[in-house]
Amino acid sequence: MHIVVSAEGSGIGLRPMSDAGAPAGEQRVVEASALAREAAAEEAALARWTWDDTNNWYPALLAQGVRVDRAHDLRLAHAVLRASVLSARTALAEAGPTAWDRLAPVPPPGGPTATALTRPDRHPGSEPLFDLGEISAPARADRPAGDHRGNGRANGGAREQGDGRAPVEGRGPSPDNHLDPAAELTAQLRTIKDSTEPGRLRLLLAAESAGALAAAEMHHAGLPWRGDIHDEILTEALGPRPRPGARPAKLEDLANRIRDTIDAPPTLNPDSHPDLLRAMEYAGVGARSLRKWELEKLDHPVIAPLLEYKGLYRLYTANGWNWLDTWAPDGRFRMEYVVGGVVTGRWASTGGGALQLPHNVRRAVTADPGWTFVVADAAQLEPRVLAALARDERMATAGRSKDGASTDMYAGIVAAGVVDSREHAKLGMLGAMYGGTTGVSAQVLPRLARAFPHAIDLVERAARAGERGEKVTTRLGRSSPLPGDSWAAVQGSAFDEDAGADVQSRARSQTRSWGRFTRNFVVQGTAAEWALCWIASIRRRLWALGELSSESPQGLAPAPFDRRPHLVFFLHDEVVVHAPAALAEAVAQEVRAAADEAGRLLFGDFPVDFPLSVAVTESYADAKD
DNA sequence: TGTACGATCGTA
DNA sequence: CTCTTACGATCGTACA
Repeated sequence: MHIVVSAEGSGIGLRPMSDAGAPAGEQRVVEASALAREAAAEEAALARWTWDDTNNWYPALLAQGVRVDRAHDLRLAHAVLRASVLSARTALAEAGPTAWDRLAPVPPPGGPTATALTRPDRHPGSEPLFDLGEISAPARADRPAGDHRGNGRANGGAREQGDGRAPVEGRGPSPDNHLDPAAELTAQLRTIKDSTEPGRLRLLLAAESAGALAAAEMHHAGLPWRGDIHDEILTEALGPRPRPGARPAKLEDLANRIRDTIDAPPTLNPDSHPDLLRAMEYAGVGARSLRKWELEKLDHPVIAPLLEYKGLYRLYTANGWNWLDTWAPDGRFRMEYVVGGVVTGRWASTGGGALQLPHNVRRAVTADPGWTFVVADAAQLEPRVLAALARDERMATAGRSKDGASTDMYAGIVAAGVVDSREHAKLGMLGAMYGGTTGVSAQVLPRLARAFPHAIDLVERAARAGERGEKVTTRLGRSSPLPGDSWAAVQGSAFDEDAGADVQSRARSQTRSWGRFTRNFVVQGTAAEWALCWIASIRRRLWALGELSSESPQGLAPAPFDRRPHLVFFLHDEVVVHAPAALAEAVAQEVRAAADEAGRLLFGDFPVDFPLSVAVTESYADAKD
């Protein structure tokens, strides 16, 4: 049963619909303020909440302490169904683009007040509603998978700003959109039914929507962040917080050492790369760029202080006091995930750099008193996914633990006598999945191909399909975009009679580049599907663990998670659960069970393991990665 | 004063 | 063969 949510004047329409997409009762219109009460009702809890965009509605429910169990995010589902080859011969895919194709993700509510200053919203009237072609065709051929996300801030309506609180009312679609969610749901369910693999698509859309719920919940709960510890880390590394406009003491010292070493004037600003490079050239350092790996090859007294300067400068500018004030001012870092923000189906993030949280500040991520973290990450997720995708039993066997032996797949590949060292196994597999053609990975590839012919053949076929300009598709049915028009133009011009060598070589390079993209797409995309199923299962299992009794430590998490373990962080193949200490072991068990469940959902009985490394710890930094 | 872009580096 | 994937954030510089 679905409950389709829509804005109806000043109220909210709730329309029951069957799982076949037929009306299952009259639409009721309720006051916006009554939505949370409706959602909390027992029968509603079992329904699938269906809405244009999860971030349009769910934050208001969470703000009232109400969780929903299941959802169907029409925007996310539409994007998948439009692109998937599994639904290519359906009315929805064959029809022209609709308003649903133009929807950009709605950003989560609240956020730092600085948001409006540092991240300019588009003017509502001048929205660059991105070209529809871009959804399936990146504009820039030299950057295969970039550039076709919608603008994360172009949400068709003004973003709430100011005090950072979520509005109680849901924000419906803006008036210039003409979206009929009930009709769209009917069309989507029909499309799934008409597809070549309804089961896979149904699972993918359920997982994608569950991901949207989880992302909203993580934003709502926030990642526990000890500002005092963060400040300690910064002070220890950089010296006390400087006055605005000044360099921290340690950076100033290093800047002086750099100037002294190369006899540069005190006016030399080490932050200006052209100036610094010129001064270094004058001193005969011999550096061609300021890349770390290139500097490391040089032998000159300026290198050491320069590398240290760069490292500290990075900490100061990217995750320093300004970051702390902006993104975690009140003991929680509320990251903004963009579900489906990456073409492969991985999540992106915007604001605060949630997916780039450097290891050296993770010590600030500390559980509330009486609570703890359960940190879990999937070991060698992508090669395991590849083994299962290709149904390569020998490769799956290499990753399966026997009699408590290592669960490390790379070690298993060594043990199977395929390659000499773990490092070779790792580099070889990465090369196979990324399309590496040089160095160790290329040397080892033939051995892998002999040992695991099915797996290597799968990625090779994906690469060749991409080189032909075809789509490739993940296990559950997410299809890659097609290369853009400029791609085809370059390919075509390379066949001209008078095509120069440069044109031909550019076409060849571009072809291979797209092949590497599609090669990686099937593996990264399927791994992302496994991860979506994993978190979907985790959040359901955590809720099922129930509530602590009222004497137990309540923690500082907001309702409805104040007495319950809840997800607070997700990073591609890793999750962090914030849990009452007494429940840590139970949580760890559920997280492992969820990984097994995800494996079965994607690959059925195929004998592949997805072992986790799980740590129970007060501080995120103590979970070794 | 505001916008675009390259270089760089953080994450998986 | 600038030929290992996918991202986001920040800086300074160039330019309008």
